[in-house]
Amino acid sequence: MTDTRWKVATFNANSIRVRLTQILDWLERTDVDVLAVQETKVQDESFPAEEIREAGLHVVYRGQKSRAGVAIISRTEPEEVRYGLGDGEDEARLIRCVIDVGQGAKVSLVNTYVPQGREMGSDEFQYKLRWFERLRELFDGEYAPDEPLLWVGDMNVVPEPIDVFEPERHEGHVDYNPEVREALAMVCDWGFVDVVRQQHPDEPNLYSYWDYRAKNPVAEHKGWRVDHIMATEPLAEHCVAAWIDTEARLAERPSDHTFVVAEFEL
DNA sequence: ATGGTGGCACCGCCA
Repeated sequence: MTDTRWKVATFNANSIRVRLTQILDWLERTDVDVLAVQETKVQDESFPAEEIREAGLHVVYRGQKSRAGVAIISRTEPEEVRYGLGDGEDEARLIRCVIDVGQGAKVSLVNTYVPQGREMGSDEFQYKLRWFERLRELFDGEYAPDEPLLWVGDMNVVPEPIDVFEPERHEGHVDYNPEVREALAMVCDWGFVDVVRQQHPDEPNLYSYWDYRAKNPVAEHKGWRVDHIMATEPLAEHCVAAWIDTEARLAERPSDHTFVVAEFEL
């Protein structure tokens, strides 16, 4: 192994057009190599690809009007780009590729915007649970846990009580209930390590999302950890740091989510 | 406290 440092991040932008300047400034400042974006909220013909390419970055994307939409912004050209879960449905919620990380090494990347699910018991909630099953089938069929693979994005699931403020109050929320925790665990059991939690075991107040409607949520630690960087073991063992950029949530006109980052020594 | 904010599209829906 060499001493190559390589950084990946994930960010629910809540409109890439509104957040474009923040994203480009953040990438320049942090020197992150690959950024997975969710909720771009734009059709492909209106996606600001030129502005991103003018900044010297590569970008691939798949969106739709108003809602969802995913993108991958990278310093090297992504290879083998694919969209959706394979049935032509929901292509604006999954984008994946292979990234050259240098020295001839490759890392596969799967970026998902998991359906939020509306509320427990709804058809949309059943669809969310089914979505995790379909995703597990994708990993079963097209990847192997002993290969370097990252699954990142807005999973719309709080993994553990420590990952949301006042967990007893939120039990039964569409993002925090036994069924979605089990669905997330079922996919992770395939062979993923949650690298932020790996790097910060038992650390409270580690959040990636704060409700716009709360009055002072970041300072008062009223957040949720629903954006994740999952790595297969061959990558997780080379993870040297992982963190959440809480400061970015205090930016002017911020997204309600913030950037989650992992650094690897490859 | 059953509100509150924000983005996009349109006069409401979704998060």
